[in-house]
Amino acid sequence: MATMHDVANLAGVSLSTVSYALTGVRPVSEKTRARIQAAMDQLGYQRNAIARSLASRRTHILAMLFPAIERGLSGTALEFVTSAAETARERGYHLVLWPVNDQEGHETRELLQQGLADGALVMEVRLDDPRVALLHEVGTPFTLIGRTEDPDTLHYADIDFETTVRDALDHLTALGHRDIALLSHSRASLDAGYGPTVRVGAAFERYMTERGLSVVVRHCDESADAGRIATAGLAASHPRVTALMTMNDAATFGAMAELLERGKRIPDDMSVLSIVSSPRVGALSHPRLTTMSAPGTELGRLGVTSLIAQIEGTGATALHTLIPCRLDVQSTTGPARLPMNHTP
Amino acid sequence: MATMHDVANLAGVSLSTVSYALTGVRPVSEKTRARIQAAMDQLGYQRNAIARSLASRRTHILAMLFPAIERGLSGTALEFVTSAAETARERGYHLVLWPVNDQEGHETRELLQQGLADGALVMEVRLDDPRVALLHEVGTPFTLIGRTEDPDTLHYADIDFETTVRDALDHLTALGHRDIALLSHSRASLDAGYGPTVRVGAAFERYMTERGLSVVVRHCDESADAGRIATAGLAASHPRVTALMTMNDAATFGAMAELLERGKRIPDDMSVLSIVSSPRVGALSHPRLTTMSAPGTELGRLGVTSLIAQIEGTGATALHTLIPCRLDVQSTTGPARLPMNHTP
DNA sequence: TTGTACGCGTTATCAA
DNA sequence: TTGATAACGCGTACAA
Repeated sequence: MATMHDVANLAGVSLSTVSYALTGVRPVSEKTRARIQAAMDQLGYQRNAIARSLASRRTHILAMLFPAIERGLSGTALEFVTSAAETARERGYHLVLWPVNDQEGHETRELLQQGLADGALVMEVRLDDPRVALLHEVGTPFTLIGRTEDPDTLHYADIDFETTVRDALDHLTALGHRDIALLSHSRASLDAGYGPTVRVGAAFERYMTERGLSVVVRHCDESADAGRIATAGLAASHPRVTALMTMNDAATFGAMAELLERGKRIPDDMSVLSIVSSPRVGALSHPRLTTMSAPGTELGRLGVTSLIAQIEGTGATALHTLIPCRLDVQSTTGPARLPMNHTP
Repeated sequence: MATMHDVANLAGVSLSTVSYALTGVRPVSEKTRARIQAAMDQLGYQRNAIARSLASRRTHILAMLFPAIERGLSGTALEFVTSAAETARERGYHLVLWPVNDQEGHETRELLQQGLADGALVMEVRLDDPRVALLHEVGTPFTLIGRTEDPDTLHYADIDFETTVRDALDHLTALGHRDIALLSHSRASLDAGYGPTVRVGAAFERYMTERGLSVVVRHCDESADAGRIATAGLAASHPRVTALMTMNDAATFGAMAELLERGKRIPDDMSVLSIVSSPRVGALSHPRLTTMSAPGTELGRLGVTSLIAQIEGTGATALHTLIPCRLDVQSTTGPARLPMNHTP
């Protein structure tokens, strides 16, 4: 590949003039600029990204920290990654994937300290996420996709779980449901302080309690079988439940299968509302699932934009954005009828 | 951050000795090595990735080229990306996402010529993919995930569609099916020479013809609605069909919904076999879908491994690997019964 | 076994 | 408006 040196020679100017013509940091006369441009075209010149990074101390690389394996990245995560990568591209940045899962953060710290990335996008955030302290210590700008327990001093974009749960339950109660159960993520994720599990659980409890309704929660793993088992247990212990709020696609489908096999009609005997999901997933079920769709694309775009703003020192205001899931009413929610297990 | 210079000073040795201690390219006495190690520990030293790249002319960055938007990356793609990123990490490489979709390849070429990536992983490969020529021209090592029409001189890992289709149809014919229809990707993807669409179509036609069975193919977009419409059309035009081979998750679920609404029982009236899918997706349906799962994880691992081998000049043999999808028999395939629309 | 010095391709400072 | 030239931090011939 041609270097700036080659361009300078061919154009008959100094190396620094070529650089300035490119960066625009200092004025260059129209004539020499034209000569330089001609030389660059002739040589098919492209600036070397690595050399630029070394000299400018800015790599234009953003790292995405995602502890992948845990629950097997969901479809929403894919939307998010795609959106983040595209936004980065548009702004002249690159997104690298760091599927690191170290508890002590040794590997993460090493990666950060290599200086490859200008900033980090932190995924799968827990309430007491140790990566926050790590990133502060290393001095890497970062934006959380999710948030810790007390994130006021941090930059974050997250799902507004409180509003999402309220909207979900408003939808169900407006249909007359009063016995509503939450089918949540695994208990392990709750114990780990995984944001969505904790916040949805808390919001659910608050909402139901405020209205004098009983709080029924079942935790289950990300699998159809786990969903079936949890639903079977629910049918036994809480036969009056008429609506299920779920937040776990695989389990949701398992739950519906179990209901159907028990002769329950959806939504006549049981309404099912899947939050933190997507219409695309909802369209897979029959009858079509009423969902509340996670704003993956928006979060990706916002997170990257905020991170770049931090890195470049522009956009002074911190990112503190919460976006609720959007309700897409389809065919699995309907008026409350008879309680579960009730046979007239 | 501390530099090698700092380490050398603290350890009382020359800069190059530190470098050699780190790379191991030339022997360093045990004593000095220990002093250097102590200095590094004390300073929390990490080598600067960018400076290393500039000096060694190797970035340890792999670029993943994915024209994302087209059909909206599938669940399999996510598996693939995760696996590729993890494999790269294990080998000390980084995976950057380049969601570039330019027909003329201008942006792709510019990116490549910046010298950021040591090599490229090419996704969504078409039979006459122009990126192959581009990559050759630029001189960037690459591995295809997929393959062109005549890929013998290239490195690739792809799904073995021929075997997959044969296994799928063997499964169906063994159950007695003779009237089998293929529900494929969109016609646009076929016209664009998208590998999976073309190869599955060709294999299907060959297999069926060889056995004297009629070839029925329907193309439809990646949506449940498209699947329903295609299935409705099929019911009208080919009522004798008793088995559906699909390769498009959303459409598959749409097709099943349409069948159920028409009062068809699955698999009693119609078997459904979804190829290039996954058991995870299959578990979402009720009854559970018989699938043939795409080897996303394996392809990701193989692709990255091959690419690194090319870059590092090791592993002389070219990667020419085809992996068939694995059959997971569940509840949507069963013995052939009466033809569709037949009412005794 | 160790040290010196040059090169990697830019950016940015200092002069002119 | 332009030109030298010193960083940037490390890898590696060449010398000792």
